[in-house]
Amino acid sequence: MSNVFENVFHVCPYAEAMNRRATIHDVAAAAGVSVATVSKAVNGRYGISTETVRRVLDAVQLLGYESSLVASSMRSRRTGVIGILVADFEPFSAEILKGVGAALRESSYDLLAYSGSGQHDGNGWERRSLSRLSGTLIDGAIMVTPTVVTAETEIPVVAIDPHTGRADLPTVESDSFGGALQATRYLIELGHRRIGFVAGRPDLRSAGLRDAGYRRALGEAGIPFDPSLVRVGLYQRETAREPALSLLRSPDRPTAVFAANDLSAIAIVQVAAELGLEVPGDLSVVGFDDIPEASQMNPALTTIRQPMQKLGAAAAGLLVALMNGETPAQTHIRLPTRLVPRATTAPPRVS
Amino acid sequence: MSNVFENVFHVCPYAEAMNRRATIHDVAAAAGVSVATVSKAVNGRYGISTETVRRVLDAVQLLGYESSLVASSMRSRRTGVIGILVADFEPFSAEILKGVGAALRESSYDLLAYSGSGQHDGNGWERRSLSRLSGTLIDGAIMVTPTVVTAETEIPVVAIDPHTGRADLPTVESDSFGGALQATRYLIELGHRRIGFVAGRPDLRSAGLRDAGYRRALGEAGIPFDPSLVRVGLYQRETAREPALSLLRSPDRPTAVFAANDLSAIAIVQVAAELGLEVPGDLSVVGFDDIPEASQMNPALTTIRQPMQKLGAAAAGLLVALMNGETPAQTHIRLPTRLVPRATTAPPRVS
DNA sequence: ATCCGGTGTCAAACGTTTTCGAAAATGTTT
DNA sequence: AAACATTTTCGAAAACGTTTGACACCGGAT
Repeated sequence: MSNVFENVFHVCPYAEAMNRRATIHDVAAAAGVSVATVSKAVNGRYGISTETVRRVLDAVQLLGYESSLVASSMRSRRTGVIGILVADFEPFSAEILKGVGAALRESSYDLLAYSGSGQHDGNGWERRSLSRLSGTLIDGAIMVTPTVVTAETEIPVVAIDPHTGRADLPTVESDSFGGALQATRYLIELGHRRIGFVAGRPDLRSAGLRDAGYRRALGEAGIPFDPSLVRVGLYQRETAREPALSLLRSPDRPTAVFAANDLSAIAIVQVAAELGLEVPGDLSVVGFDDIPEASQMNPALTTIRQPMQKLGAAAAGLLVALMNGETPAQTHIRLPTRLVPRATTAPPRVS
Repeated sequence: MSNVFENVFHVCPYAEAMNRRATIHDVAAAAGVSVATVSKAVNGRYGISTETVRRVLDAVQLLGYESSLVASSMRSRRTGVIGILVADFEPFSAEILKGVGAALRESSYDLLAYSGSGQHDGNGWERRSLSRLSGTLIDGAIMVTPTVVTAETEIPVVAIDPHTGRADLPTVESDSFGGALQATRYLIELGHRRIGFVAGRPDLRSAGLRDAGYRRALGEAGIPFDPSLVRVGLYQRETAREPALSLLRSPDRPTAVFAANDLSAIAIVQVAAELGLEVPGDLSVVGFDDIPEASQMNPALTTIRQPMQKLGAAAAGLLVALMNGETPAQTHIRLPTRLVPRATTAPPRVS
């Protein structure tokens, strides 16, 4: 009895005085009940009288109490937070983030994006991070890491555009094959016949698909595949320079080049300029990805746009379905790409 | 003795068989030591023989153990993670994220972006989120929420471009006054004399500063301030339409308009088109922010660019300094803006 | 007397880290 | 060689803040 009042008038102001976050114990003391009761009152569990609930909620209000996400996550394995693991906050992941965020806007899930501090020490940080967050803290994960390694977690995981890794993981990706097809067809429609290709990293799945799309388009048009028009650019701007140079200096150089990604395409445009070739007059270039730089550069790059926000939204939808225990018919979603014609493409110069 | 081997060969495969995350207890059992020893070995604490460390690390490797971020954060109040709270993953925050991420790349901090699921129920979700994460889980926070409310947390917090709220919080913002000055000066240099202004939300600090910048530029040029050229657009595209209409229909309409943000500017350009006015021929327009849409629209919008990535980087730097216990000389950082001339501005038509 | 909803408390988790002390190993002095 | 001091190595147990199932209490109805 006297204990209760002692708590109300004594302990509570004391706890408030010290600028420590109010814990559930402070609230309990202030309301003159046990911590268990506070927990139940706050979470609306059954078995607490409305009168007590009111007292507890008053104390919560007074002390500005918020349950610690960490502590509660620790005990009850549910947090209502879905995590998205990104290698880096570069443009690509930022776009996906927007898509995921928009898709989750209406849901009751909070979104937490996690990015390791850049120490991409070989492999495994994605596994490490996922492991450290899963089981606690997040109820589901979206991985935007190029290489999705094995992940024996108990939470649902969906991968976005994984370049390599577990094929059995639910996945959302853009249609690399179709995009390459579009790009190459477009060049053919413009009238090009000698079309070069700067390939990506051969170990990544997307690279193979883009290669295949390129060949398919040639086949459709009855243009024989000529290995001398293909170079490996490895997806990086620097690594693509040398192959681009070699390609454009070759005796019978192509009138157009399809690059497996925008970075390679940019390298080509630069190399062309250095060689005194005019783009698109002497050489047409098509990229893949539509990174922001593509539309900013001069001339603006014709490219294949990946629907990154839609990728994010689709992944979010898929993940939420999985988290609700549903088993979606489609666990591998492929989204169509779109050709964005800009200023680096034109019909070949009549010769 | 036999106990050790029993553990190694017995307990460990068992723990591995069940697809539960390996806990520190599993590792302890597998290595035949106590959990305390495992913790110390993993964290490189002093007082464990190298031989034991090796045994523990082997077990860790074998079981694929990763300490739970949540659990460790629970006990030792340090996590090595800094949190950035965003209202939404829209373009603005995404840019800032990139800046913060890049700045933190080299540091040892991991980055965690948290976004409540869109229930911006009046006020307070930023306080709630911050409170739920702080003290546990994150060691420092960057807030990208427009309204930064009081935050009695024990972790360092810095705000980015807060439109309103605590002035004593360490803050990084772009130079609204200077930007408005640049914009208006530019119009004056082009030869405009009747320059309209579509103001922002009067309750936000940035709006007041942009207004002040506009007036200062006029004053410098000896152009009298004319209240009939000012409308309040409230920063939103929809809310700016009506004021824009009223401004452009006024008897002696301005030859140029400076809008307090890009959304307002876009509204003006649209309204002008509807009224049959040619931009920039009949009307020059300058915006503020340089949102992505600004460069994509036709005609591309002349605007004041906020260095959003730099804002993020500066905030990260400031926060890290605070977290290291330093007391930086500058806790209020203002970054310069830059005029980006594009296609919506031209000298006034000679009349 | 027993049973019974309706309320509230106890205490055990959750997976770590850390303090403290015990035990063992080593060194030092008679 | 015994006794003692010192260091090294390790484990027991108490936190951290919350949730939850089992249980105790109590007034009233059987």
